[in-house]
Amino acid sequence: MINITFPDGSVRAFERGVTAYDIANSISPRLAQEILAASVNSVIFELNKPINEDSSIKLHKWDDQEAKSTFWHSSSHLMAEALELLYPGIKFGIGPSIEVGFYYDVDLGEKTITESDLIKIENKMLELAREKQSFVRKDVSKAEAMATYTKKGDEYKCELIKDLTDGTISFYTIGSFTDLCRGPHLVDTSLIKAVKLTSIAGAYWRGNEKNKMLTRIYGVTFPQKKLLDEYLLMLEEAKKRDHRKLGKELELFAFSQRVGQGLPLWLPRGAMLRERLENFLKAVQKKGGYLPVITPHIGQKELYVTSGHYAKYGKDSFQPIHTPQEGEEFLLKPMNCPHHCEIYKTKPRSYKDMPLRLAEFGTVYRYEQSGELHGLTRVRGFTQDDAHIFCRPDQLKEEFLKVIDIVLYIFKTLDFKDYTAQISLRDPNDREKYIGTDENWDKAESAIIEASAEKGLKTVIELGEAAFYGPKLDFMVKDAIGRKWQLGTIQVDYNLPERFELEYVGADDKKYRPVMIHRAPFGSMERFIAVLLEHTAGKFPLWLAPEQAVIIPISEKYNDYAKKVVDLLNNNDIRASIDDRNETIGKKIRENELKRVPFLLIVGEKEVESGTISVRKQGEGDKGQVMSVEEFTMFIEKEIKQQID
RNA sequence: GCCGAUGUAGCUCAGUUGGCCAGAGCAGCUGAUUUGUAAUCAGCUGGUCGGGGGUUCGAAUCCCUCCAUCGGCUCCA
Repeated sequence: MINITFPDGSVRAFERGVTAYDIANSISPRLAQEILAASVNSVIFELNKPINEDSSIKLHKWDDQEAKSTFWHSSSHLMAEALELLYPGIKFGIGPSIEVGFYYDVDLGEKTITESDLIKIENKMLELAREKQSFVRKDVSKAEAMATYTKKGDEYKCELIKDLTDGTISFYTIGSFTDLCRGPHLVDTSLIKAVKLTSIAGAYWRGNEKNKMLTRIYGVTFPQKKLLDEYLLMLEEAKKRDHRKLGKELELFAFSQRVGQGLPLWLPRGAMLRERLENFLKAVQKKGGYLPVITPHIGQKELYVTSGHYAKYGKDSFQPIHTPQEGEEFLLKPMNCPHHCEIYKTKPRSYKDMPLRLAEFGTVYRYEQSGELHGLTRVRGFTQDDAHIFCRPDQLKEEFLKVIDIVLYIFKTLDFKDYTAQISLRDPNDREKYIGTDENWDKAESAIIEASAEKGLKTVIELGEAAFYGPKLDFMVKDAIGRKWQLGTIQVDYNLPERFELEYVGADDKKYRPVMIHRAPFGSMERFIAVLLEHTAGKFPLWLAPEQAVIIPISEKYNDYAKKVVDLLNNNDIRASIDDRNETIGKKIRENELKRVPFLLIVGEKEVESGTISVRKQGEGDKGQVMSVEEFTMFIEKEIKQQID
């Protein structure tokens, strides 16, 4: 007998060689049907694999990521089987599970697959799944594995086997298809009930653009048809929220081929929105002791040679601007820091001046590869809500605390409720590649860790993710439909102060080097607005909405009254306008609803007589709320105060 | 940049295998209508079918090329 420990700490004895499936079955047959995988001593384990020693066990239902990854990994084998049957002679690269679903990279030789073939493959997969094919594992020697794939003529698998250690190699077979695979897998294919192949794309073998491009087929599968339907619905919702679509519909921004790709044009409504966000952050920063600065969009090449950016990005960036003066070269600024360093240097600094916080909404230009461009999230010209804090090493933690406060305040104000922070530290095994002293790094790293802990942030620590010039703290938010975005970054820099030879005079009259912190709570205005659009589906919080209320007179006769109402609201700093077009009331309501105007105020005979307005809230239909303008004003003010306090 | 897909009016889209002046809805303009909570009616305007080149008696449709947009190119059998 062996002892099995369950997650709740209870222990039960089972026969040696018992399987996770048996264990589940002994608890309840229903559970046995629902579990897809198990973790035995924290390793994902197949349900039908004998357990031979005392172990702790966790049974995974669909909701566990462990179950999903096992499920999807098995699905990629199923897809491969279908592909091999439909396209004999096909060669296989790798086929892992991913965050949602799976893919398989294949080499079709002369043949091609198009979107229209996917349905055929899906059907084949479902047909094979119903055959209830068992996943059969076979451990093989390296020589045997190599021989199998050499014979089959699959050079990709051979290359993979070359890197594997003899004795750890295994094959898995379902039906007619055998694949090199470490596992684990489902017990059989019948659990796969719903299949959707989502897209086809090219992908370089092993992600290296020097290698051959394989065809990558993406898919997702589910144990129930219902789950697939939900997933498809979520995709549709995501499509509706696509900031590129909303940006066009709400007339926020546009692109022009003639201006150039990746160079957004901000339309009046978008510009107003952006301005409001900027003013909001400016007010927060003013309170936080930041000083505004403004620097030009270009700088001499020499500036970026000094900063090191020229050596690193010069060739792959916008090329220098030449002038009639021979030998004179300017670069579009790819970042604001070098300019800010020069501002630091405009006069001698004392330890008493620290920290010096220089803030600028600085527009920068980066030549992103054309294939990388995407809406507003990846552009070639964008404005960072940038600031650089120059401080003494002993002030690092305090400054981090303050910046974290700003970031959290922004999240709260814009209704991002679910966020985590990532702390990126040095690679402990490769300290050589980092600039700055060990002592300073230790100080900075612990400052970040302590500050995050004090603020109660949910953090993940990533070793080796720090930049060569300093550790950093990044914020990841989850939007309203569960997608993750990276927003807000705080980064320590030991490099630029060194390169620009920044100094301050200490109390002992000696010269010291300040530490620099880069921070951008929004990241960039473009990216942030994109995320905000997708998060809110265009329904911006009241304080931010381009128009907060639109007054709709029932007919021309009430225009004068409407004018009085709008004046009153405007006097109280409420952004309101009148929709006095000669259209039906239904149409005006529809169009203003679609523009996501938070409040529509209907005025007609009744309202004129009683000196009131009928209030309709966006997305909620007519609530029959009637109030005076004063009441409405107070209501709005209260609402806004709640949002930005 | 590379692979694949897409590109028809301001927007959303029709236009079967090449064949009469390239269509619709919305938007815009003109007029009628003066409206009570998500599209009032009528008329009109609007397109070198992404650009260029080619094949053909004839091209939105076939071929070449360039441009732009979209998906992907990190998630290790």
